[in-house]
Amino acid sequence: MAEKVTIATVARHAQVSRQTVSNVLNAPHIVREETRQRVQEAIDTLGYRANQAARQMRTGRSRLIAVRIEPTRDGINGSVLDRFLHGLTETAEAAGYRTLLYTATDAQREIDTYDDLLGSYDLDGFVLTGTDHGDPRTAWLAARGVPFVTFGRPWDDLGAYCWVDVDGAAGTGEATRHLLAAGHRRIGWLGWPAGSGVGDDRRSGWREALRAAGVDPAGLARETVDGIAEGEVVARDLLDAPHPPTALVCASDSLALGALQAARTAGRAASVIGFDDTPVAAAIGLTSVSQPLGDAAARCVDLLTAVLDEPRRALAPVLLAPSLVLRHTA
Amino acid sequence: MAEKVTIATVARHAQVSRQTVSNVLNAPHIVREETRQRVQEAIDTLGYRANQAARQMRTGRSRLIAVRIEPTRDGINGSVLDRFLHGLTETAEAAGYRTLLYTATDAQREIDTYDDLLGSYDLDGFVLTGTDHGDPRTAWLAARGVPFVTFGRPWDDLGAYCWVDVDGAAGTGEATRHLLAAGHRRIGWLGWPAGSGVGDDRRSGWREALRAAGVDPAGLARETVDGIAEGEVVARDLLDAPHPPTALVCASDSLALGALQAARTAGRAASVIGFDDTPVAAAIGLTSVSQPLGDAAARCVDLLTAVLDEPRRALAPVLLAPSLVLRHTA
DNA sequence: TCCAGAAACTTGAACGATCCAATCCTGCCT
DNA sequence: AGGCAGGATTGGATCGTTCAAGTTTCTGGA
Repeated sequence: MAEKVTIATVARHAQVSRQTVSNVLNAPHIVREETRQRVQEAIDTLGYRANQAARQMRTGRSRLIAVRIEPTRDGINGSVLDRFLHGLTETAEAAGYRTLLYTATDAQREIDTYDDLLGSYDLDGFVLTGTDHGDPRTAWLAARGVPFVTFGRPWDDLGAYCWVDVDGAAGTGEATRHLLAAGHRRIGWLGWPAGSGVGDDRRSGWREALRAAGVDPAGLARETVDGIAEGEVVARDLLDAPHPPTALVCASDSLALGALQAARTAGRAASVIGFDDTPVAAAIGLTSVSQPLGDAAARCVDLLTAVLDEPRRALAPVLLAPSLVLRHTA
Repeated sequence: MAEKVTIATVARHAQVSRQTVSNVLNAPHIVREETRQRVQEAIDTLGYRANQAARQMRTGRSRLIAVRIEPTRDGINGSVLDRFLHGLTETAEAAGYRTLLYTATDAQREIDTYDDLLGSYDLDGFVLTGTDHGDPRTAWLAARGVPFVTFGRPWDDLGAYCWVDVDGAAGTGEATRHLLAAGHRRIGWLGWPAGSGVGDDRRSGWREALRAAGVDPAGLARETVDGIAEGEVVARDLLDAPHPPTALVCASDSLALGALQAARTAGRAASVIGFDDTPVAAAIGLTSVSQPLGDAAARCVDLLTAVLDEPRRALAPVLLAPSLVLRHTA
């Protein structure tokens, strides 16, 4: 069995001191090139890897970032997090960080988990997903000076902290304009109850696009909690109205599926556009607004590492544009 | 700002030595009850949390387990991993372990990652998903004596290591018997090319169920790589055969979706059953075989922690039964 | 009362890296 | 030749915990 390779082993092998090896790793510019190469060779030969625990104990930094993994609710939106997580892990690895998972059922438990992770694992930073109005988590983290980035805007004060988000309004706007260009005038909205940042944002894109085209959006919107069955109910209500819409823009693919179902059972042709470009949308040919999740994850890591390297600097938030994936429902 | 609370702070506060505090945490039975309570009080009062880095440096154990996160291929099967991951994180947390993510594009890179994770983070163990014949990863880990559990059988030698799996053959068998009970006789199989452990297992369940019912499975099976389009092509081929099947059991929901598509365009009614009970299946009403992923994850954690606590003991593998979720395609 | 033996608790050392301060070169100038 | 500045290198201390070994306290039987 190979005995443990420590910084001392490398130092002995390269005929230098431990400190020089450490400098090669952490401050290569202060070591003579010739020495640096000799040490690097020894590192490669011996397969040395810095022990993170020891490093962490001295420096207080763990090179670990944490993300919450949510239970798959109806399962459709789960894939969004899945793709985001993959991108995050990949980019973080490239930047020399590892990704730690945790779960939490509510904001308070999540805060308790922060406390635990910071206290016992010395986590470097957090990536939060799905922020909302008056989110207690960001307040807690900010008060303690813990580095974090959110995927989702701070809906109350855009300058409150560092964030990355996808421009939902731009996405629903593009979807609406696509339908207008196809000749539709009465374009309905299927969304979530007012009050959620994400939902209100997506809805505004639809409304403004209609207004810009001179169409009055009054009476064309319906709201419900997310879900296929829920979507079907309100879509049916909308399609049964006196002047029913000929097309629907939806806040999620789940709602869009419900809308398709409603149109089918009502025997009415209606164009439908969903949001998130989930696998379900791809499978059944649903036109949907696609979020650049890989990009978003990469930008989150970029921002977080920037904050970690230079805590003081204020960083500009990132707003990414989604794209419309055309399939055969619109 | 509160200064750091270490084991020494607690010791001073409770008027005992550091070691006694350590004992209260790691071996409470050797400490007098009265002392234990006094120390525990001090811990609670001060909000002390053991520093994992320091602990790890001394013990060589990190209380960290690693799982690979895969890119969502066609996106449909991604949700399977997603649900598994959630269950794993949750159960691991309860057992005092945290979950670390990593990515890898092929087996060799994955092994390099093991090396890195073990060397720099002192990982306690790994949970592998999706094993196959002659998997180099398990051989590498076993050779080094690294604790690991796989979600998926060792297809070459069932006693090779510790595993948890879902009985695919039982699932497809149940699906086939359900179709037989509904009056179908010619029940086809849509699966993956022979050679993959999972695929061959699922196929055998269909074949044996047919044989048991006195039906000759010859000519009723088609194989292709996973995907909706691929499934549609081979399903069409099967449905255009001289004596076409009236029902199809599929190795995945993707293939099942393809089969539904083929049946629709061919204008032929055919019952279809998929595998994995993905959100897509739920959305479109596809009857599918459901894997108990939460259970599987929990059993993985159970086995892994058992191995970690008592390295020598050989543990019995776990084979879980899937269930058939009936919807309207069969 | 005394002592053996167990139980309870304390002390010093070690894990592997980094930080700090002191020392050693090396080339250059007077 | 001597001295000096500057960077390269060195040894020792340190982070917070657990292990190993040592010391004190308690218990019970002769």
